[in-house]
Amino acid sequence: MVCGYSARGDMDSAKRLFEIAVAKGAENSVVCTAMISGYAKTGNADDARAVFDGMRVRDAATWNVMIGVYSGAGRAAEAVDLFKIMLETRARPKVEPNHTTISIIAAACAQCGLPTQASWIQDYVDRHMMLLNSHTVAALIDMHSKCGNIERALDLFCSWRQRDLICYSSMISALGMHGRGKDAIAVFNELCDNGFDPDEICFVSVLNACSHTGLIDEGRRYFKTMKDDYNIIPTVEHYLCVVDLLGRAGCIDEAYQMITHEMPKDIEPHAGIWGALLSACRTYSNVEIGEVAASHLFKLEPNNVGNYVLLSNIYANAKKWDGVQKVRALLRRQGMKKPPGWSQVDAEGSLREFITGELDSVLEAVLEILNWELKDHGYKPIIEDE
DNA sequence: GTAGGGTTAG
Repeated sequence: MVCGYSARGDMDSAKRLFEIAVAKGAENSVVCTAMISGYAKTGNADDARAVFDGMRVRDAATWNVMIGVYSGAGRAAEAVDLFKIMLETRARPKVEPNHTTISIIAAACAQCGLPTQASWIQDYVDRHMMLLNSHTVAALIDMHSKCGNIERALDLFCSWRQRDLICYSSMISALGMHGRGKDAIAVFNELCDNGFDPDEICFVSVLNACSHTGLIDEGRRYFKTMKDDYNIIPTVEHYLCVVDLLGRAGCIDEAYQMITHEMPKDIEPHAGIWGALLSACRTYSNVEIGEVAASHLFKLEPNNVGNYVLLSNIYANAKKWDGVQKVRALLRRQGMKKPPGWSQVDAEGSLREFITGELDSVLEAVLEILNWELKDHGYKPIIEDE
């Protein structure tokens, strides 16, 4: 009964029964895990943790769900911390991470993008080879790629021989993200040669790879192949990729035509599509279509400052200063301000954040990393310990 | 009771 309520997200009912079970000493790890997982669905990480903390015996599934709660709530650092506690815990019988644990923790690590942590997880898996299966391999490929380490993703992909469609897709999007469209296409071809049928997500990955590498003819061809040879009906996501592909290549009119004339009427062009077009208009200084795209975006997501900034940049580039002023006035009237973009450096596992112009803090982080490397290799450090 | 891949921009 608790599982049933939990699965539906009815935590009030689940809790009522759960408390009776606890009072009678009848709760077990399955019921507790169901409770944790139910709180996760309602986005209540702290209530989930309270159940977790109250348990006397936790098995792997319990740990997995709890780690997954943090990961799913965007609290990736806490997910990784809890994974470490899972490894260190002295509970008997000892709980060992299983395939599910690795999949969850790899996804959490992909989310926070820390190469040091990614490397540490990979090292753990390398020492426990039985933790490899197609789920964990796909998740680990994704993790390395999102942490900036495409080579390690490739190593894993190449050494894993029992690839399924998702492993291939994961590798294709990894290569795409790293601007290696030709390699992504090679993996796509290998997938087909090995008798797999690419699905709609796989096509999104390969279209995206083409778009980010400027492989416009290949992208067009894959879009056609998808429809004609694989009978996949394009969704709004595929149109987004194609509009982006055309836009990045400078074919703004064609991209606009795609939205207004080629997309089926039952597919609503959402903010993503107009956003891709607007961005292309900024790159290629297209005021006319930029204004059209922006007008749609202002209706669809009036609070997204980025769209106003893009339009303003288009005007500025064309020296249309009255346009710039109009957009700025619009922002001011609504009290909107563009938050500065920021980035992070992984300084041996700890994050350094910086915004544009804060060159000093970037350099400081880089120097510190250099210093560690020097010390690691037995050289004299450039910064002396305090 | 728990797990993997995709989707605009600066």
